[in-house]
Amino acid sequence: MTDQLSATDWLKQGLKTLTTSGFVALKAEPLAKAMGVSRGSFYWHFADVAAFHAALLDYWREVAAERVIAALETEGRSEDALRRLIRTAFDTRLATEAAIRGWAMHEPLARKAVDAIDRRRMSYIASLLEKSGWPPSRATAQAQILYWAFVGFTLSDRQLARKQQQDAIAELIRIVAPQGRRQPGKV
Amino acid sequence: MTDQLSATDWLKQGLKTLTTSGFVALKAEPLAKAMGVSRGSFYWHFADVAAFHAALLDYWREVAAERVIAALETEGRSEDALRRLIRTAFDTRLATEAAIRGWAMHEPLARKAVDAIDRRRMSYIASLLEKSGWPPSRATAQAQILYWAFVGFTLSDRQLARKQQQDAIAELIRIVAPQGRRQPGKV
DNA sequence: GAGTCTCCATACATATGTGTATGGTCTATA
DNA sequence: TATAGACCATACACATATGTATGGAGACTC
Repeated sequence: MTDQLSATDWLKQGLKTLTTSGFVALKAEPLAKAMGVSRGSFYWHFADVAAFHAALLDYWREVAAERVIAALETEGRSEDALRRLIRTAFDTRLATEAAIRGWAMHEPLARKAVDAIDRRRMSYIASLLEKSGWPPSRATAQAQILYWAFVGFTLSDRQLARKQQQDAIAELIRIVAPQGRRQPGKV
Repeated sequence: MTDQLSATDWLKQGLKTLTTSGFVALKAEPLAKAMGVSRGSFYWHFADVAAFHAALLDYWREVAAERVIAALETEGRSEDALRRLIRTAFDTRLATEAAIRGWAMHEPLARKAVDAIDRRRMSYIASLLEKSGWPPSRATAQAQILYWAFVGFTLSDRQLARKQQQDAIAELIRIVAPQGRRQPGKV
């Protein structure tokens, strides 16, 4: 029988619960109920709730956050990496990310994890922009705007009209990655 | 003696607590402790916690959310209203707004209030953009981008370098409200 | 096959929250 | 100045969470 639970099982359930019910549900008692076991299991795998939270944030960085950039860096031709990045980032809602950002407002540990991810992505976007011809100063500024917009998009789960949303993304691309220009900085 | 408390006093404390400690602290017991009274007062002014939450959201919409647009519409010349809007919106952190957005992830009532405000502001921004010469379709798209960026800015309380932030805002203005062009849409 | 180790259930003490019932203390007012 | 009403304290029953202590069921080892 493999009805034994591992720490990873708890973490998986943690991400699921976080995504659907938010960080307020990340407690031993409700989680155990969701897993169909008692809290005895929880407190065997984790010292306390704080330790579980820390482990969950590590787990998230590993399985969710790092993948996006990695996927983009390997596959496809690198010239339109920026355009592809925008399209994929603004494609789905990324509910888990949104939940973690809400969490980050209340728990310093989560705040720290989000900040780390943000820094990584920001500098990556800036490097893409520089590679496409923008001067460093404007590349940083545009990366900031892009990332702000991404965060705003992720957190406003308002069901926008499909077309309106597509238009906004197209406009975004037109701004930072116009086609047919090799050196967008040299206007 | 005016040490009697009114419902408004509780709401003021509610906004303060929300801003500093987040929506998780919006409970009768901690609030009463912060006010230096017992929960007896709370339950006299409000039927229950849910009623307090609803009242608080109404109060917020009244005192905080509606002011921004109103202030812009009255004072100043209307030509650079857009530029002024961007500068003021991206000036301070708007911690209360951020807290409410976090709240909106967990309570449908808060979600509803935020959505209403978002709609109002979005359409106002779009109208400003149209007035400055952008064609309607692109005005909507840019309004969306601007607002996404605003939300992202508000929620990432990361201490950005002052200059970097100014650069980003300048870039934002350059994108949607370039100087010396009367018809930015007609490129 | 006795012992050990892993994993979980159960029970307990404690903390913090809710909502209600009841009574007390001011203040205005007739 | 008696009285009604606004405002608050206190006490109770209840719910949900935490962490610990203890013990039990299975598998694995020697």
